[in-house]
Amino acid sequence: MNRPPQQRSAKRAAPPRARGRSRGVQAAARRQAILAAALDEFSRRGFAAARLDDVAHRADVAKGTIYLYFKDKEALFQELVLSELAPVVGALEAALTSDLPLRTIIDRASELFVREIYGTHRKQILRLVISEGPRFPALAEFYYRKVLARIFKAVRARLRVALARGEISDDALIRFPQLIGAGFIVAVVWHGLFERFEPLDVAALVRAYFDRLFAVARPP
Amino acid sequence: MNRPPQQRSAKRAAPPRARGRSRGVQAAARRQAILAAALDEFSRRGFAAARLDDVAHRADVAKGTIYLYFKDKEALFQELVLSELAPVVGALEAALTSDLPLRTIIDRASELFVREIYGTHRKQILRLVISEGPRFPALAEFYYRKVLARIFKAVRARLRVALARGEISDDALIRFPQLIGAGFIVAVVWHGLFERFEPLDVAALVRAYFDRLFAVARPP
Amino acid sequence: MNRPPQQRSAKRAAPPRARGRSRGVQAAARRQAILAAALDEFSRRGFAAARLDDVAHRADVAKGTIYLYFKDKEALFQELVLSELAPVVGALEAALTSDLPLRTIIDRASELFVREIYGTHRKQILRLVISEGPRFPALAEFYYRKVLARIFKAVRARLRVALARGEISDDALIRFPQLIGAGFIVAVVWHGLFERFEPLDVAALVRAYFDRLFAVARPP
Amino acid sequence: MNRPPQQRSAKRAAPPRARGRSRGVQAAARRQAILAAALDEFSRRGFAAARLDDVAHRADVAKGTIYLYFKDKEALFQELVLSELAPVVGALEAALTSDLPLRTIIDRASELFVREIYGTHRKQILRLVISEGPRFPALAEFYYRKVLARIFKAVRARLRVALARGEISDDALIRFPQLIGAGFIVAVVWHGLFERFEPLDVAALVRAYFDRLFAVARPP
DNA sequence: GATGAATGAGGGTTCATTCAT
DNA sequence: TATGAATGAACCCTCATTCAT
Repeated sequence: MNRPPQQRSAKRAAPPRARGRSRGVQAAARRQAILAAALDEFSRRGFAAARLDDVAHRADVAKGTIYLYFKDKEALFQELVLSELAPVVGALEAALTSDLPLRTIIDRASELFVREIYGTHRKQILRLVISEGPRFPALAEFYYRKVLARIFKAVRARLRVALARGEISDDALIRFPQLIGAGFIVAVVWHGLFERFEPLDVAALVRAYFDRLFAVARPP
Repeated sequence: MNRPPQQRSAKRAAPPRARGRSRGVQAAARRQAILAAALDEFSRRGFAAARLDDVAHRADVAKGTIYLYFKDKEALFQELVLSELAPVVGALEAALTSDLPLRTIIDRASELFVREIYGTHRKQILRLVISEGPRFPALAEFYYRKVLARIFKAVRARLRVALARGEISDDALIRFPQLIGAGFIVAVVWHGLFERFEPLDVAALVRAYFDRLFAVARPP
Repeated sequence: MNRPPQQRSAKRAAPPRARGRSRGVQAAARRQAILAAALDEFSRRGFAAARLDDVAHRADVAKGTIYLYFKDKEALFQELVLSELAPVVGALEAALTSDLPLRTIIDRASELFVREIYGTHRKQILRLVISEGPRFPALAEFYYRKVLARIFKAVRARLRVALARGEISDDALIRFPQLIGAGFIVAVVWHGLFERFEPLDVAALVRAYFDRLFAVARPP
Repeated sequence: MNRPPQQRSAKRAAPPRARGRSRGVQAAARRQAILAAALDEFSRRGFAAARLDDVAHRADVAKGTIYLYFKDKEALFQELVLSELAPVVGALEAALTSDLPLRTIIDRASELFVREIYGTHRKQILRLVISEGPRFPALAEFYYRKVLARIFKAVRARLRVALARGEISDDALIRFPQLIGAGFIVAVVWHGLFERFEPLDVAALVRAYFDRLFAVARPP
């Protein structure tokens, strides 16, 4: 029945920094811990319903500490998404623009997606972008300009070559490169909503999807 | 303990009801107004951040009135989604199960989607399901059991016939009927996030998508 | 999940007044029904927490109807208490002022209390006065002036005679006539709080109490 | 989504803490301030009508602070009553179980009541138990098991001895130990309701009451 | 008179943010 | 730098009261 303001936990009473870890390393670790905790909480509850109290607990820092690393809840969210997105963008772009055979490119991109995104916590990031993006114009804009626009440009260039070479039979994907990501999107959405009812073999889905998408049609 | 009689607001001082509207009709209209307002606000802010105060304002009713029609915010949300989904389910199921040529079926389903969902406020409903579904298990379950499971069943049956007849060249879509909706999902997600930067011709995208998806492959 | 404003119940759809009951009789019956329902609800929840909605339901009238008979919640409460108190006051006063032997008077008053108050819903009224009285000065004042002051005056007069006659051995009750009611008060308070744990034989308690109170002391 | 930083109120601009008050002491003081303020407000308005806003104001803390110390309004109420009751229980039990002459015991208990309860804010606690107890079963149960049951047991044991010794002349109080508290209850109830109209010398009332209660009767 | 849908002020509770330590 | 108690605006929900029918 009683709830006195909680005593500083035993753990926190320990000396605040492990020996051998420089200040900067420690700070970076804390930042990471907060970001990781934020990802968990934002994924679990959504941006608006997530509580910074829970983030702090999960990151094992005090609530105020979050504000030493991030301006506010919104900044925390945006930096979270951006920091997770950045590393994949380069890889994806590289994969998609190479001059390997189209089929190889696609296979590599698929594998990259399954391994680096769907198989990791980055899947949650993608979900967050899809779910919360509309309320974070800065995020959507970044994502569009820095990720999609560049990828689309590279993809279209490569596809035009492919069309000329007969690797693909029409310009559908040139006009709508969005479709290339459709398999990924569907996988992430399915996972968030229906995994409970019917698990999904994402690698197989993605493979089947690209098989269909890049099949060379014969006249009916 | 006493509360002075509240002044009737200027707005409410207007004639409160058009002649010829029975009480039941009036109630139904109000319910609809609240649902419409709720859709707007939930779409704009997301479930957690939406304020019932704003819903009430937008519906031109008092805050308390919402509670005459819905138990609480969550019930309002769930009924909103369900009431919008229900009418389309039947139509979609009927379209997908017919014995018309596969291509016709697909064209009709596409048209149905573009006209009845993407072209209307139901697009927002789909977005809400995608975004908020994970926090509303009852909703996800309803959607899975009453919509997807039934549609998938019908679709798989039809596709098996199509495969036998050579209308399709492999079993990708039988194994992953999720892919049939991928074009729709991508369209909705794109609209929510990037429409501002690059508008999307959804009808064309869906057409192109199905062209690719149901293309009969020839050996490479 | 759906909660449309409830349809007028079948019962209420019946002709609003039974044949043979004049308008005035009907009105009085309604008033009584409301008062009875109010007593139940106020007793159950206390004045502040009781809901007029529940009162209306219990009285089988519409919420607005209450306001045809009572100005507001507070007036309902006060009239409730007053209307229940009034009939007993006269009887109690009569019983206490008679010129019968003191012991007979006391026995009759006890019996009156047990039969007319403790054995009926008036017990709840007494509880309400005790519990809510401090927030209803008008009520406390009425109760003091119209009930207690008069009873005390009568009692004191009778006790002075009793003291002179040797029916009682000291002036304790003349100075503190409050004590005469102590047994009643204790019974009501006990009932409200602890009846669950340990039921109380109130008639026996009151008898034992007065035996002690009016025992003629012998010098120690 | 942004919230402007709230201005620190003028009041809070004062030096927030006296030197030499450790954090724990400060917290305890705050808790006490809230409990004291709650007692005032609950007494004044009753549990249901009391506003935590007023409690906070009176305790000179922000509304949210209350929730750092108490789970909710109900917990605040229950802890208030319990924290005030606990200290007196022991003393009362000790007083009533001693082997001093019965008259001495009674005198001491009376004095204890007048000094420690009626003369202090605990009088309000007793009122709250009487008024609100029925709506707080946990409270009534605590009060019965931890206070009354124990006291009654001690009292009955002592009274049986007294009866054997001829200190009392019958078993009325053994059967109804409730009556021992009757004087206290009447005093508290009177105070709450009628003090305004007719002040009560409680010490004298209690003395007179016990004189009568423990008078050794002679046959009439 | 009687109804009950509608109203909207009010209050309990939450939680992002601050700041003294 | 890190803490976490404190703050108070905000928001969901309730319910006394009104009034068109």
